[in-house]
Amino acid sequence: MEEHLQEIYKKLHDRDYKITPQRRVILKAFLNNAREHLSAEEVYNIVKDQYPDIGLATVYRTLDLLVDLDVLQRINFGDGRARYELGHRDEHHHHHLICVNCGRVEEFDHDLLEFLELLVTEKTGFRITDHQLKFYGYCRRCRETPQEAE
Amino acid sequence: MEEHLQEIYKKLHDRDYKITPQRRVILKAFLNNAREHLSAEEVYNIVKDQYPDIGLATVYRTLDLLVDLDVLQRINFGDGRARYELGHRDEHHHHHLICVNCGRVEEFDHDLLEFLELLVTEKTGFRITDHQLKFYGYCRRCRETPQEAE
DNA sequence: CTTCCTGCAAAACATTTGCAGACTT
DNA sequence: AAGTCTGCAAATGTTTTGCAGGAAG
Repeated sequence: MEEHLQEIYKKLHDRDYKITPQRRVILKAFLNNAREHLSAEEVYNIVKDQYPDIGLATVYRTLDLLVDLDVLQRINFGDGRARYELGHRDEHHHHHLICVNCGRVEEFDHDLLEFLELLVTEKTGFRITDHQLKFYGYCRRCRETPQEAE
Repeated sequence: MEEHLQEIYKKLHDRDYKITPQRRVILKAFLNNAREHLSAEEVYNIVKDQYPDIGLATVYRTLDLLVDLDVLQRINFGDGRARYELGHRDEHHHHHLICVNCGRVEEFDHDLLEFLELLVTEKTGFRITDHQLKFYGYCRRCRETPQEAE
């Protein structure tokens, strides 16, 4: 994790972006909440503890930058705001299981979509660089206690 | 298509929703643009020709209703607005190919994701009701004329 | 007739932007 | 010192909502 951080700093440095305390705390928020899917506002709230003067606009600008640098991935779960997660550096893809009842998002690792990419390219001429797969349904918890919703 | 429309009217009627001229023209906009991915504003513009007094709020409310009734599906291609398409009544799934250069969205039909759904359910206890798969990359047109972007 | 629907205008949100000052390098 | 980065506030763009009148069943 510490090495991941250094790696990202290097990426910033290589492209002549400055390493500011604001960018540092935002990055740390993601490293400390690795398997969360944070929204801009959530990042803002986490980060305000360590850096109370930070502005929400800075958070948005930093998130955009990190998406540009492929450090973060932007995802939309249909709840009206963008969410962000640390990018898959390796080619290991994971997919999202979105509970339509409680809204919780789980993850599921699986690499076996490459064959489909090949098929798509062959049939359409579309050169694929990434994919995003979401499953909608009912998570185990909601199946067991159907009354709960959040 | 005419039968599809009747089917939808029946669905509205069965749930005690009224069949208003506004709802009719909105539905027709989708039937006449079957393989488009219309945004609320696009629907509004199409529909204003036939029903000039319609309000944008009505379009939004109708789209919400139709999504609720599973007539439409809401999709987000990351362009800052929700888009809608006629739902897959049958189980025939199609996926979206989103060009990261020009923004065009193509479709690709493929049913072979069921095995993955079974795997997910088995491993996580998540009961899947739907899935959404998006591929990002470069469409054939952009590969052939790389300068173009819209 | 009763209840649901609609149009309008205003409100609510998430996100972006202009700008002057502050900070990284 | 030079140029980038930031916080603030205002602007933007999409979607939602309150309300009083209007229409569908």
